[in-house]
Amino acid sequence: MRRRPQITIDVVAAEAGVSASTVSHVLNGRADTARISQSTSERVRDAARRLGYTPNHAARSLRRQRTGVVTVLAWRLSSPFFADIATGVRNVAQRHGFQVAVIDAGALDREVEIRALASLRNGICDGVVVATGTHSRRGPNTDALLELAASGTPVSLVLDRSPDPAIPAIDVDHLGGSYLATKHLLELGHRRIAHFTFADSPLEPDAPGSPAARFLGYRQAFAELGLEPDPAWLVRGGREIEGGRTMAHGLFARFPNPDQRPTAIAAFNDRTAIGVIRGCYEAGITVPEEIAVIGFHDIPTARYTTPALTTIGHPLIELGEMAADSLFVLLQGGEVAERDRTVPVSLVVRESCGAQRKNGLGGLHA
Amino acid sequence: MRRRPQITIDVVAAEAGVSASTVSHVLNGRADTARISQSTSERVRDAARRLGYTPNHAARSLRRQRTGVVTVLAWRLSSPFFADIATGVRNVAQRHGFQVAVIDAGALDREVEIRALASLRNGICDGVVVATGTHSRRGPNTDALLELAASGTPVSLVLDRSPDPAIPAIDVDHLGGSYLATKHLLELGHRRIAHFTFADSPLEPDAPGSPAARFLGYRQAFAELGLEPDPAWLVRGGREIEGGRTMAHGLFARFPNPDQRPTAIAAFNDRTAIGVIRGCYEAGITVPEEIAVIGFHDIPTARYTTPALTTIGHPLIELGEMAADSLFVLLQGGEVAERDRTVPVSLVVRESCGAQRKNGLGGLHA
DNA sequence: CTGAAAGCGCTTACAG
DNA sequence: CTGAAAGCGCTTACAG
Repeated sequence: MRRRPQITIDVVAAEAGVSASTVSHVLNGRADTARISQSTSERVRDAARRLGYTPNHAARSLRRQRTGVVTVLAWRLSSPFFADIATGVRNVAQRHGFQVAVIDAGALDREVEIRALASLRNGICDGVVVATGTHSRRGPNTDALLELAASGTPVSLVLDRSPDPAIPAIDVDHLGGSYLATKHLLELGHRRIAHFTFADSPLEPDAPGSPAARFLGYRQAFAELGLEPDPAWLVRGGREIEGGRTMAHGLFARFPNPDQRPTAIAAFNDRTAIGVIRGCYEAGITVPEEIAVIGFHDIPTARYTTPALTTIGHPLIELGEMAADSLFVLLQGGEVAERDRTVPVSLVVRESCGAQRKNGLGGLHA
Repeated sequence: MRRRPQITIDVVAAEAGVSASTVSHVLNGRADTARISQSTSERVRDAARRLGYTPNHAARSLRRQRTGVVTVLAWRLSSPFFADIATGVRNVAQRHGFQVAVIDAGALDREVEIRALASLRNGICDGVVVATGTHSRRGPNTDALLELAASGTPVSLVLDRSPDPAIPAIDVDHLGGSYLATKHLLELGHRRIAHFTFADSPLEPDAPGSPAARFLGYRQAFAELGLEPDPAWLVRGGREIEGGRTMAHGLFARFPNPDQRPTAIAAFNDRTAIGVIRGCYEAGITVPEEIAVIGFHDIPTARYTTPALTTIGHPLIELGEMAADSLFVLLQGGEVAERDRTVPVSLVVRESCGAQRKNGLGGLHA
């Protein structure tokens, strides 16, 4: 385990009795275009293997002017859908012979994202898939993103909206998904449906960002039946599981009388929904019998909650693959074909809205 | 958004009317040791800012012979405790002015880990924290790990056992934790306690790896009461949530008669426990009333399951920090002080074993 | 107080 | 069929 001296290409060349150029040619598969003889190639390969030679990354990157690495900037490392997205990026990167590294964008702390974006400007990687979901409204972090792109590092967004024609983005159909979710609840007979969303996002119909789109889809589903949701059913709160739990308790506090309380909750996403289920459990309100809960995203754990989550699904891994595909188009000098693309979503019926049970054991809702 | 021409140090030097050396001195905070005048420094800094200069990472790394990056090799990106560990590594790395990148080790696919380990040998980073938990038994992946260390890249393990005196490792007290968990169940009156573990791990008392240590702790808790667990209570299966779910169903199939069925399950970890809770729900067996479930690791979501998970806890972020501390000792030329370190664990009582309720509302178990 | 020069370890166009 | 040489963009010991 003693640290060996550094094995450079010159050491290999000396060992094989050839020049460094020859070693480089052989090891980079240019043996025939450089017309290196069979036997020389063998000798070089043997020497390299014997010495455990690995070309130095920094030197190679400097010379080639590319690193062979793409980076995924993740909203939060522990975010469940991000892991699937990274897997999608990896699939594509592998096909192109690239490695992928993941770095954390600090979740709610935009400063971390800004620093990360700035640190990527030095050519440490050849391109970055940004999965922070923070660029639909322009802020200093988006400035940092544009700086990165302007400095020559191709960038592609996923689960977000493009801030610039030169930057491709892919997102899911938030409006359609929210519409589907609400419609599912309406069809199950629910009329008082709560809509949970983030406290810090604008909700005007023309506002940017997924919360506004989701709210619109929710209202559209009601409108289709000639109905309008009560503004008191709109609950705004924090992110993650804890946010969902807190919003659930907030809703129950707002509606102490069970007869007026919403009978269903459209949570902002699956994590929120998990928190909502937990909040209901704490309040002694059973899901789905007393209240239905629907999520969004269909994260891998959604099928394992009790009750299993009814949610809006879309292909997470493919989302990563599509974002990576766009990135590689740019990497190869191509142009952005379509600035914002949208992936369709579908309803995934499990147990948390009672529909499964309804079909199997008879209806529980009017 | 047009891609700008590359701004090198020479461009900055020209703009400021000085040499590249001067720019380098100023920008690296060596202005005074190199005795650069106040005004020149200003001029250089201005020019750099104006041009948006960022030192090229590859060139700098090549010259300095270090990259300023440490890598975390994660068993699986979506693994919940790994995210916390990466956070711990980040905390420490930040203090040292290092960036951290995360790469995926492919979970059960050891080939991915081997390739990743090999790809890190080219000096793409200065050190790596390995969080794959796969090195307590020696296999080809451990060979790749030793190769990496031998090639001069410092390595530190977390949630694993060290395969070599030159490699520090930090793990939690698996034996003690399992003992605590089992003892908790015994104290609650349970006598038929199932132990869930992985199918592919040796369980002999002296076998390497956490499953053997856990099994030992389980038996020790029984032994303390002069008891011995029935071998039929040992269930072996797959990983992740699905593994837990499957093992739960396996147990119920093995014990069709509820009067003989174990009244408690010590799951291998929190993910397994989540699967077990799900399996119980599917089988119509209520937790904790009809069966108690205990986990291991206290992942962030453990408090949000229904019922909330009683589990064995330990500081996940600090585990990452400690592994990173060891890495930086090596990075600075230090020696491994202690090959294998162990972090203590503690019992985290929530709802899934009924203890919470027992205290509050009277006992449910004999 | 500042600059010229060497060199980190590669790759590649070119010469022979 | 193979090698000498230039150069990628930095940093740093050294000279003045």
